[in-house]
Amino acid sequence: MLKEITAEEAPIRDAVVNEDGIDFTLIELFFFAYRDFTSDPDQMLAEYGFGRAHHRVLHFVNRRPGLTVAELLDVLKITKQSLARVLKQLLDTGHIMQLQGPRDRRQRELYPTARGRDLALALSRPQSRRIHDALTEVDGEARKSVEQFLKAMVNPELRAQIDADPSHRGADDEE
Amino acid sequence: MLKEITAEEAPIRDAVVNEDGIDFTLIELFFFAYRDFTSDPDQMLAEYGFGRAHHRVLHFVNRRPGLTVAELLDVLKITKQSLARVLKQLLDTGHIMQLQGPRDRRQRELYPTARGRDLALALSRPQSRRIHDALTEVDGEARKSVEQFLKAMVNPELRAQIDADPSHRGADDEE
DNA sequence: AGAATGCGTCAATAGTGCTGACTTAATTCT
DNA sequence: AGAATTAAGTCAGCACTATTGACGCATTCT
Repeated sequence: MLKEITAEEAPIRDAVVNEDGIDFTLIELFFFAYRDFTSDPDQMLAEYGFGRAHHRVLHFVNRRPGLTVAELLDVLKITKQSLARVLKQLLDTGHIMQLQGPRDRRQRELYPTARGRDLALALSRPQSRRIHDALTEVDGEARKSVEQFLKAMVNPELRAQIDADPSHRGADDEE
Repeated sequence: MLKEITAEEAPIRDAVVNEDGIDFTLIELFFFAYRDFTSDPDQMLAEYGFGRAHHRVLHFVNRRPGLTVAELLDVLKITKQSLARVLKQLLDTGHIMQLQGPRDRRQRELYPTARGRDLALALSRPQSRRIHDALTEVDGEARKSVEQFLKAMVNPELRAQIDADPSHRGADDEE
């Protein structure tokens, strides 16, 4: 007979599998993939005394030069206080600079400096290489599928924000 | 006229684009996708006073019941001290239990309880649904491509570990 | 017996995120 | 013009995850 212990304290000895109706394989792979994806820039950032948050700010300031603090907060979905420390450090180290908004002088438009641009590119280079290498291991129209998939993983109300992005197409025929 | 300021303090007004040889589009999508991917379980976890680390521990204990503390540390790539608090809470709340290792009594084999199994499934459900929905939005053999891609994104030395987990496990000992 | 291993724990620190509240300056609304 | 609102900066305090280094205990290996 099977054990009759009904208490919740009994150990379960069988592994959960995808048959439970949940795609554990992809869930797990997504975790591993993202962890390793961020590991390269994380190591570089440590040399500057920076963290992953600095990378994200640097990334979006380079992607959308001139965005305001409020816009940046909206993209990152963090609070002003979380951004404050990180942004201040990037300003102090000359990676980012602020210009007063032309129409609304309360606003601060954020721009990368040459140093900030260089760092952003350096941080993204290993990530891009990892992606590129991974795609070449996959057959067929992998890049298109992966891009569609990742976009579909994002909350619908945020996709407009992504599409509004200045850069589109390319990277396929570029190298 | 364009500015002639050569110093690194000058603002760069043009956005980085994929033509710089870097696949910013996928880098960015990966960030957004992973953030939203983790947001559903994060909200649930907050109700228990848990964080994302609890989810990861719970996940792997459910995926590989009976794994030892050392094995768990190896999979998660964190330190013993980082695991300690999280694991203790999961033990205290009856989501996980420990059994003394049968061959080596120093070891602690980790097993989910029914409660722990339930929580793991509940946390993964929205993630799995998100993945499933995203895949149906993509045409063709998307799942295969995505799985291959994600696996290829993982550091090579860790891929063996991943492949070892599906269901061909646990048939070597035990009653 | 002595060395090494598996685990738990203590102390201190860093990075990222949160809430709430308050100030300043500039813009908008009435 | 005066009031209300908005953009940004800042202060204080807290939570979670992660780090390094060190020590103790039990068990296993040599």
